[in-house]
Amino acid sequence: MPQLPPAGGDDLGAPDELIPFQDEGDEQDKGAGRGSAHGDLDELKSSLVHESENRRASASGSDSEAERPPPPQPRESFQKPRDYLAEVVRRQQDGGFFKGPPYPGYPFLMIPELGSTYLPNGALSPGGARTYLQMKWPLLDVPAGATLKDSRSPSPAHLSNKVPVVQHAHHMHPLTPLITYSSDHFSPGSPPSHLSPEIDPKTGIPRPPHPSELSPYYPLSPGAVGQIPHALGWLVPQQGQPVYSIPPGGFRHPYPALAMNASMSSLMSSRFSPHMVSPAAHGLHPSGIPHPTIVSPIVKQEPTQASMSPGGNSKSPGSVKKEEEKKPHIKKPLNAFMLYMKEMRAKVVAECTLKESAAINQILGRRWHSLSREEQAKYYELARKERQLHSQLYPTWSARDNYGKKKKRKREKQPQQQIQDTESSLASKSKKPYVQYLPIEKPCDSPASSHGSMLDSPATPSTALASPAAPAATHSEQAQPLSLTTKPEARAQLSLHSAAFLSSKAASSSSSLSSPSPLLSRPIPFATMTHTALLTSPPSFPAAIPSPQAALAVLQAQPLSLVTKPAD
DNA sequence: GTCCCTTTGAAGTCT
DNA sequence: AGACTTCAAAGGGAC
Repeated sequence: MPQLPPAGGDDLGAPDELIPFQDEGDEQDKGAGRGSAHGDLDELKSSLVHESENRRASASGSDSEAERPPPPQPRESFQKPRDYLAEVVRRQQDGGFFKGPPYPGYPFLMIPELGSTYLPNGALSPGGARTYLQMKWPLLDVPAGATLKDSRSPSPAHLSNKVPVVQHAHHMHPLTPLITYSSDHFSPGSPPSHLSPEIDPKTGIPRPPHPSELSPYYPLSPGAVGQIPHALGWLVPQQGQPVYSIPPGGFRHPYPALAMNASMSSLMSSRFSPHMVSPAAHGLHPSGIPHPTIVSPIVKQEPTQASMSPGGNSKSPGSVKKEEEKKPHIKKPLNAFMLYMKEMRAKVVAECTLKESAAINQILGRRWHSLSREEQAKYYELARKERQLHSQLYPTWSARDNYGKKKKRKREKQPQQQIQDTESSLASKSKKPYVQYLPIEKPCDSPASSHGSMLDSPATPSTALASPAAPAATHSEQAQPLSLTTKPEARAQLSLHSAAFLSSKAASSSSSLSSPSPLLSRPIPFATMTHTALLTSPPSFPAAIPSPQAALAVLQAQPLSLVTKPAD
């Protein structure tokens, strides 16, 4: 078991104690003695890899090894991202919906290999980007060149099914923001040697010279930015020189660092779409730096919300309203799952014929649960950094600011009443008949089994407390099966259930099981069954409904919930 | 044109 | 403190 950094009580809410990789930015933020986590990152990473492999090895000793698909290629198998890509191509040509290597869909994994594509200034050349495009990696549709000069080069994004990146105002990978400070954490490959002055003796992975990865990266303030070494200083030949050319007054060019390296794309993401960003100063951080989370106030807002400004000032309603209109809509930072979804959506869309997001999300949700802890931890870490970036960009922003700015969903009844009513009206109350988007035996739906990571996360109370993915794994076991087969009302209950379950930290979950609704108590036996059934289930939908008995249980509980969607 | 659906997680509000 | 709600992305579908 790796020695994870002591739980520092992340004020950002991330399950830090479960996240193997910490950055010094946290320590700076919290000022808490969290230990020099970063110094041991490589060791931690290595430990985690070994742990994961050990877990897989031990899991493979279970009764289902023969029926489980072969374990994914360890990342070490791909000495170079190119090899990995070749494998990707091969498997895609095979038509299989493979559970990729430890970091599937991580476009920035390519970056290290693109050493030759780096321009002298550390930027990526378009040539490397084309590699992405040919790979049809959803989020790699972004021509790296566009990130450099915002050249709007003909992006093949439009060639690929409305991939998130298509919407990037500047063709930025939505995760590239996080790539910068995460690349050494998660990259299975190696950054360009000429750009990486340090090489980790253990992993052989070149490491940035500056351990600090986050705080240097974020523009805390216009005046301070220039003093901060860039997180990707290792990408820049000259050390000690600020990566960003910060004008005395701070950033004025929206993307001052884009010409320096693609990593600066951290300031954009798909959320930073053209139509969302007003041409004026809206969307700009006080420092002048736009952030993906900033969108134009054009974003629908309920007028009545204007006077409910979180600030609670005492201005007249009119002025408040105007102020509110001027106020850019700063979106919430994406959580781990959202980041994962964003990254994997296009891939799923490409591999499946499904296009409905609801269906894709179901798949992604299951895939998410199928991820190993380390894989999930990666996204938790990304999300945490995203939040950190967000909080640094907008110190005064609160999620409350966006409350009510989106059309509220119907809340016809109090949850408790819903629970009581759900059973009787489950089939008829729903506006839209529940659609089971995941057809049984759908080839593109092989989340849990393809990787066997359900087995990787044995969701014991100890593990549930030990890793970021563990709660998810626990959640998965408890709620995932039903979450795929319930109507919205039931889902709400399940959320309730799972929330209670999670909040109880698995130890006291029994309390949450004593729900007044049979639906709420159902997950337990079902999950128990699933837990074992998964060991022998084929790599498709049966991961959720592992056996005829399980399917029957679901059907009995929700007779009309298994409405399969007509085939395309 | 707007909202729903669907997913998980974070963070808010409410009790 | 715990329960509950809202929002974040996405895009087809329903209205």
